[in-house]
Amino acid sequence: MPSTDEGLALWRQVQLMHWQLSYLLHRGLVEDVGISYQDFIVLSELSVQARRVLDLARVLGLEKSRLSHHLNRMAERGLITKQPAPGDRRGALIVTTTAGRRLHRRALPGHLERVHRTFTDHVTNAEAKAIRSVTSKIRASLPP
Amino acid sequence: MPSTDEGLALWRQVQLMHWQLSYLLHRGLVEDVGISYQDFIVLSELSVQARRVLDLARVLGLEKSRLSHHLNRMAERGLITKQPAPGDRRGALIVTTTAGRRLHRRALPGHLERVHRTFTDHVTNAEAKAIRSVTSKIRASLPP
DNA sequence: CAAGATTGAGTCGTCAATCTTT
DNA sequence: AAAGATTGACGACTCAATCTTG
Repeated sequence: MPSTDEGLALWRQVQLMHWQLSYLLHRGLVEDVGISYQDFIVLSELSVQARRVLDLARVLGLEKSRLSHHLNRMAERGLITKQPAPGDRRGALIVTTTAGRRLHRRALPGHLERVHRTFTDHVTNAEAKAIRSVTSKIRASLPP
Repeated sequence: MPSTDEGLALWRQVQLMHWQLSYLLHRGLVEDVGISYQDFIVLSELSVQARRVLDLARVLGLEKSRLSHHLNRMAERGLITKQPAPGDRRGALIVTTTAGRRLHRRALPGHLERVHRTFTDHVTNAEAKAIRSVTSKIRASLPP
């Protein structure tokens, strides 16, 4: 991209869009089933498979201490539990509870609909390709 | 865009990118001149012109109470001051102090360089066009 | 010592309630 | 009553320090 000003403006556009959509998606989940966006992404990841804390932090892009605090709150609310990790007595394996799975299942359709309505619907195939290209170049340029 | 899964995955890519870049930009500012990203965007906006609180909240995309708390903290640190708004005895006009302007000026070059290096450098002109198209369609679809 | 994870204290954000001026 | 803005209580995040097992 050419000018610095254009680049900064583009970044601000992306940021503003991200903030707005994040807010809508979060509010939707709170109103539908009473869980936060962060609860939701944790439950989503765990619905695929149980995970170690740092593993979960890495795939979700959250800091470990933030996730650790968050998992404590989720555990208090009965959404997840911590089990001893097989073959490694450090740390734990995080697993969803029945209640956690139930809430996730209830939340999913509305969330998918909102992602569609607020985001995906406004993205053509060509634009999606451009966005994937950018995110993957940026990911590749960052420390793992 | 076709599939729901692809749309969700795309959104998650965007989100992850946004989180990562936000973190880097924030850390850069803290290390360079000791202000947060939020301090920086407030100072940037005010460097163009003094603003009313709600006006500032709108252009920056922040919630008014969050911004109000943040402005209090910035005022305590001497980065901004509140003046009576001309012709309207409700609320205030937010103005940068000399110290605020100085910090913003010191922070700007490094920040621009980081936006460039972490974001803009990975975006071609065609991709920038696609991103602008998407953000503007989404902005148009949202409540003002 | 490194990897996996937690903790504590201080800072910041959220939501609803409130206050004043228009 | 609406617009402009603030407050307070509570919840969540951050950073550095710590603890335990590998």
